[in-house]
Amino acid sequence: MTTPCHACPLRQNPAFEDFTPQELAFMERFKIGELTIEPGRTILMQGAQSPQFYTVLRGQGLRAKTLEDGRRQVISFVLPGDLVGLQAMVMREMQHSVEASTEVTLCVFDRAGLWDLFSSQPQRAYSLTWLSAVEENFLGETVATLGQRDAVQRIAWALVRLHDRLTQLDLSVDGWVPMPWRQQDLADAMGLSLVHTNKTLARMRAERLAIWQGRRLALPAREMLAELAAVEVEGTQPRPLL
Amino acid sequence: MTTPCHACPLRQNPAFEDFTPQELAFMERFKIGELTIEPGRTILMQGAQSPQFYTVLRGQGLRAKTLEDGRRQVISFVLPGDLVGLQAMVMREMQHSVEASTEVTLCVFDRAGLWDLFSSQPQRAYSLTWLSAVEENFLGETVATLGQRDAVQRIAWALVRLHDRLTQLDLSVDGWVPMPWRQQDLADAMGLSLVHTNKTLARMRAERLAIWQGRRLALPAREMLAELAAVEVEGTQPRPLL
DNA sequence: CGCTTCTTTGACCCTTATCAATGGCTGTGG
DNA sequence: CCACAGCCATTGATAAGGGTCAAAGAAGCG
Repeated sequence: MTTPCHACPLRQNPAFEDFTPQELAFMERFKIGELTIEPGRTILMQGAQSPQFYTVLRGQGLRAKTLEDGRRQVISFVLPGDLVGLQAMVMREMQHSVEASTEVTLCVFDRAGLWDLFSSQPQRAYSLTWLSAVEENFLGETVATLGQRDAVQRIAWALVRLHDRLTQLDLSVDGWVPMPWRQQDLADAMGLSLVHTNKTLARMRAERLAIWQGRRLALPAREMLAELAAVEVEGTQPRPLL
Repeated sequence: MTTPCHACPLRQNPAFEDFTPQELAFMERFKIGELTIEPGRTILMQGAQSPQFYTVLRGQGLRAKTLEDGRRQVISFVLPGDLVGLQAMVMREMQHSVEASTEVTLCVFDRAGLWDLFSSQPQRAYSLTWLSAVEENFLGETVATLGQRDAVQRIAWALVRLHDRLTQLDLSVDGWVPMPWRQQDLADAMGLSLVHTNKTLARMRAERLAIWQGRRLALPAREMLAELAAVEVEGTQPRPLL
């Protein structure tokens, strides 16, 4: 039993732009189904082609690239509202994998419908480009983090970013946000070894800057952490959905 | 005296998709002028808003982010055909600067025309999204490089990528491609110190893997370098323009 | 309850950063 | 035409941040 777009829990969130009734009607037609993936499973495999693309309705995951020699780089963490698989639409195939870290529910759209979207729904097409640009911008920040910041700053940056986004998504409960990833994932995202990541987290925990345990995260001193990592303040304008 | 789109030197290049006559006509109207920037000057400043955006017609530059404490991260190198300033369109403002490394000529487009593009030229809008996705993909690869590869591999990766793109753009002369950047730029791009970058380049030069001098670059052993860096083979499908 | 997966901790070492000069090229002005 | 300034490339010496190895706890799960 799928969630109809008019009842989409994401659209209720002020962090996302609202739809006009026409857009809503279009999306209801455009969405061809829902897909649920178990935690730990792969949503899209690096190198795969896909006749569909997705939007995350519920759950969390990550994008990762595997290099030839087996090393893994986590490109970004995937949260509700994120687009998944646009890559496979315009490039021949996915250049990275997407994995589910919790159970993930995806809205499914057909590749064939994309042309329809561009020709009949310019506003939706613009939103798509917007989302792509937002992601590009975020990756730019990631590049800056990996290139310029040391281990403490990298981890602080990642935690603040995740914490902020999860909070915006209303996933915060009593100051705790869900943190379903493994330390290895964070290490792979920040280009650090697991060991060093663990030791750095331990230090931050001792200083009561970030407490991550039991798959949840709390930042008792979010501001201090943000300053430590020199996280850029982010405009809180609503981002488009799909 | 500006270059009319029908005589655009980039479109002649098979690396780029061709236009239909209608698209061509639209672009001629959409392009409101040309802008030439001297080497060393800033095209767009981090934090700036811009009523226009650009496409690079000639010349080379770079995108860079400056952190609060003055450290600089080069996000990517900018070559002909690249889009510049889309960021400022959809986000409030530029999150990075764009600098000219040589004299750069830009095609200028008006922000106001963008809506027109989306509503009347779905194919162009799709191309815009495509370009954005290509850039996103490239940044993903950059993240993987900074996160997982050591100094030699990073530099090899960057040189191969630049060499390949410049060659595709027909900028190669006798195996030499233009390399107008400073070692400091490459160091800032790869998250390495200038000193270490220099020493690594010296070693590669000694091994006749990469010869970079006098603002040009030759890769006598491109394949060996590519293997060294584990550069992914890239589909050579034409990319869209604008 | 035993197995597997993930986290934690200690010891050691290597890659890369930092510091400090020198050398080279280019343009400008006396 | 030479001297000087400025920018960039080059090189050597030293130090540190983070990687690697190894092994022991915790914690989830069938």
